[in-house]
Amino acid sequence: MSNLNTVARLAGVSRATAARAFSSPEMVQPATREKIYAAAQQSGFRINLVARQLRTSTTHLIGVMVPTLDNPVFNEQLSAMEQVARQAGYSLLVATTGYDPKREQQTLEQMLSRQVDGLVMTVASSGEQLSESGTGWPPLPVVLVHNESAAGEVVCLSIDNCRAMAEATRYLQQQGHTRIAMVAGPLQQSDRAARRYQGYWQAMTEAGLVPVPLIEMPEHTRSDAGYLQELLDSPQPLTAVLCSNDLLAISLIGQLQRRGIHVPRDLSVVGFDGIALGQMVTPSLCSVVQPREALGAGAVSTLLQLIQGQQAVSRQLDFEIRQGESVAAPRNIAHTRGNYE
Amino acid sequence: MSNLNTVARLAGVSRATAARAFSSPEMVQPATREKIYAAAQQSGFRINLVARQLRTSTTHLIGVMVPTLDNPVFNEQLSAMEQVARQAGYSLLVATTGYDPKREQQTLEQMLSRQVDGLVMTVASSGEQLSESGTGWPPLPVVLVHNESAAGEVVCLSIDNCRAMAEATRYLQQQGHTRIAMVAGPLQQSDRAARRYQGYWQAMTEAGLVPVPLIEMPEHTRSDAGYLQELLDSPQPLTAVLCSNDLLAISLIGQLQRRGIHVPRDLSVVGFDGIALGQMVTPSLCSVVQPREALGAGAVSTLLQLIQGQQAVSRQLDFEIRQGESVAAPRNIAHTRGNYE
DNA sequence: TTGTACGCGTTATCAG
DNA sequence: CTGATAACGCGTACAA
Repeated sequence: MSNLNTVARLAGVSRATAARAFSSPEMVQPATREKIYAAAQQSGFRINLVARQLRTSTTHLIGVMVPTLDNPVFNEQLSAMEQVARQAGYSLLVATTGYDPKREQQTLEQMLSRQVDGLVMTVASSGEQLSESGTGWPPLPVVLVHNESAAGEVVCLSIDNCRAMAEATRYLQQQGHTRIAMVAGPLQQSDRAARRYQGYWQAMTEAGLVPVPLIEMPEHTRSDAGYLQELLDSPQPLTAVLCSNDLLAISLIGQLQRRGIHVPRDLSVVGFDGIALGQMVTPSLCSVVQPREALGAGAVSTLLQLIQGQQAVSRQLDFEIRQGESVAAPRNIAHTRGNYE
Repeated sequence: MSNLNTVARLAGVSRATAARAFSSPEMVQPATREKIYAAAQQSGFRINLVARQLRTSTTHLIGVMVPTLDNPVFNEQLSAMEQVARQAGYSLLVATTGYDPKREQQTLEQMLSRQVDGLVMTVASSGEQLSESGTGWPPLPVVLVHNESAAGEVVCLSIDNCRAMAEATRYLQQQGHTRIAMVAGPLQQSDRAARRYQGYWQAMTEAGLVPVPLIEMPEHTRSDAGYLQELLDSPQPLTAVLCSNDLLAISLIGQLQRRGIHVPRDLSVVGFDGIALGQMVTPSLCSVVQPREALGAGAVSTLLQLIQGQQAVSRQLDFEIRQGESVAAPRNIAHTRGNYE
């Protein structure tokens, strides 16, 4: 492999000069600089960033930790992060943790060993103490996305999940719904889902309605309408369902339709996240839209600020209830039930 | 920062012994080893992989280059790659290129500078010569995914796009369709779309039918039904459309439904890729299913083989036509048109 | 089994 | 503006 030594010899200069031609081109005379570039080209030289990293103790590497890549919400976020990072000259080291705290810890360890300049992560529960013990001083810049509160002084970027779901619940109430349930993936795995349930619970209670216990699906990305059947068959059937993410909502709608339960006529469905696909499907998905790009882009910009030694504080971004064809006013149950009997 | 020196001093051994305790634990006595680990823990030591990389000239880093992260097909593939890589002790460096050859070249350059151990990439057109000039010997292991042929001896992993689309076309023909069109994103950007059109063209011609010129959408991930209107309004309207990816298909279906064109009654739609969401939506998407996980996982395993110095050859994986509710037999046009007039 | 000494390729410092 | 030289932190012959 051709290195600076080779290039220097070939160009008839010292290693130091050759090095400068690449790291600080303005510090070397145009003439010699060109000679060096020519020598580099000829010998197929390419600067070795690993060596530079060792010397400068900076990698221009950002570690990204997400629970999964199977949910578009993380992909859309990742996509935004990659763009901002790339434009700032940083690369992304991407790892998934499967909502598993053990893997989160291992991945963290690994990325620290790789000397990343900063870390953007979404953890299952921000409660758990991710020990970055031995990170020295200053502490490694970290930004949590989606997680609302962190143990220490970690910067968080998220929406107010509790308020968001409460607002979605009230939206359904305004449409006339009173028997509303909420479904989620495995609950203990994601503190977001827990907060969203809390919001649902509050909005129901405050409206004098009865909150239903959370319906927990075995998977995060695909729902099983069977878990709902009982509540739909009851004499006072559900008229609306809130889902803790759009994938659950979309798959739920599909299954319901195939069971002969029409959305939104028989049941209104609301999603959460606002993934792009939600607007393409029919019925279009009513959803609590998170600013996914802003979350991703903002996380990286904030991290870059921290890396540059500036201060940064946790922020809550705005969400929006996006209306969609998956929600309608409830039918007069007494009347319509007659059709079935 | 605590380094091996610190640890060695704290444990009362030489730097070399401390180093061995981490890189080759079996070469150091259990007793001293434990002393070293204790000292490491106490001083918050964490091995510096950058230094190790410089020394061993191996990074355990795999560079991943995809056109975009906005299409689930690449995400599903990435997800599979990440799992295999992680289990083999490798990390993923992820970058998008936006179907832009310039960015592809830059990204390649960058990853080579970062000394990745191998590269998995999907390029816009495998025709273009990605010059990894100066890569030395042995050449850096590279696996192309989705691209079917490579300029040199590069290993490719893909399906037979031409045959796949031909088969999808014949499937529609078997359902009784004769007026079939194909839509795609910006064509010159993706050699896959071109091959798929070729397959469509062949299948139409061989069946004695008239292939329609490709309908090119301005975006890869969202279609505009307006481009189809003319063909739908003609006296001999289309009865079926093939899309070069599932996102185009799903968004097309949504737009058509909202224009009062029912899928599949008025128009059958077929997608390509077989993304997970296709089965969730209604109508469920009939699609040419690529083995996305197998492509991703296979690409990384193959790359790992190459990294270990073994041989590997290009492979074509099997695809499958997945039936779905988005396809039905065409109506008797003469009869139904009366309804509109 | 443990210690000594050198090199990986680059950048920073300090003279000239 | 350029050259010589010392780090950066770790792995690994080689010798003890």
